Amino acid sequence: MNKVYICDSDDINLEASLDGGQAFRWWGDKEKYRGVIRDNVYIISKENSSIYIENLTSEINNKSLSELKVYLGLNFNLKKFTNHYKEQNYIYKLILSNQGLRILHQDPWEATISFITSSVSNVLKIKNNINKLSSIAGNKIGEGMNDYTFPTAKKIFELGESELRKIGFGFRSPYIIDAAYKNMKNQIDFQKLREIEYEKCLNKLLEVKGIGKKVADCIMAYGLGRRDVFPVDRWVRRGLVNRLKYKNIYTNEKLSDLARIKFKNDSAYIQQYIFYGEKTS
DNA sequence: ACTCAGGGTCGAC
DNA sequence: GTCGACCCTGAG
Repeated sequence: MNKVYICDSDDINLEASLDGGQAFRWWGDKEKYRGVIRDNVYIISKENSSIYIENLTSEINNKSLSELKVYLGLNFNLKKFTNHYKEQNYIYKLILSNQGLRILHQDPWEATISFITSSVSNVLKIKNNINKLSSIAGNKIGEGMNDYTFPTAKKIFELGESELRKIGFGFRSPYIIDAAYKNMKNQIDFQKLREIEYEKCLNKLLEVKGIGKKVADCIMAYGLGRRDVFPVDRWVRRGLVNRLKYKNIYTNEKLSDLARIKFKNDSAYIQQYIFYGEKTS
């Protein structure tokens, strides 16, 4: 429908932010992506030196534009962040060479299922799983093959483990059912999880089968908007050990705790730049 | 055709 | 704390 200017092209790197392993519903190629945020289909594109966003399902107004900026993480002061690390060679180079990489603020429920799905998988497979699930159990909201809302917990629960296995979730299927059951029974209050201290939030998420510390950290970073978390996977581990000289004997959980204490509220962003940098180099 | 590895977690010892 | 098992699929 209407297409509006949202920011300068220097403000956000679309490929790194939308299709770099934190969100799994954007399809496109470097300068143009189509995807779903909650119940709207969007096209986000770079044209000349501007970023535009088009809503294919309803009109964009001031309120929804403001929400889109929140989703894209545009409220985070990237310039200040960048400047703060200018003395730290490895991190500063990562920030400069991936300029505009931002952490998205996704729907926490979708992030929960996405990162349970991410275990020993890869970005393409996660995307295929999540989008197929949406096309089977979500609501159709557009003409594109991936224009579906992300399914509710109830819909996923009703689908059942065997159907999830047919979609290709494999051994993660019972985990997803457990998450769906707990969410359906209102055992997970995402709004409350945004505000409580890290350890309590972590322990609550760990109650769900298939959520360990790494997945919980991702849910907190990408779904709950928490920046005081440092997810450590095999890629981030490489950066921490090989470049920042953390000890190789430490487990990923230990590395996460150490980095979290060091980087405090910059943790999620530092982690994101290390992850993306290590994965694409 | 065949092997490898990908944003880990679980349960048993 | 350590270790094998766990599903699937694109890439080489």
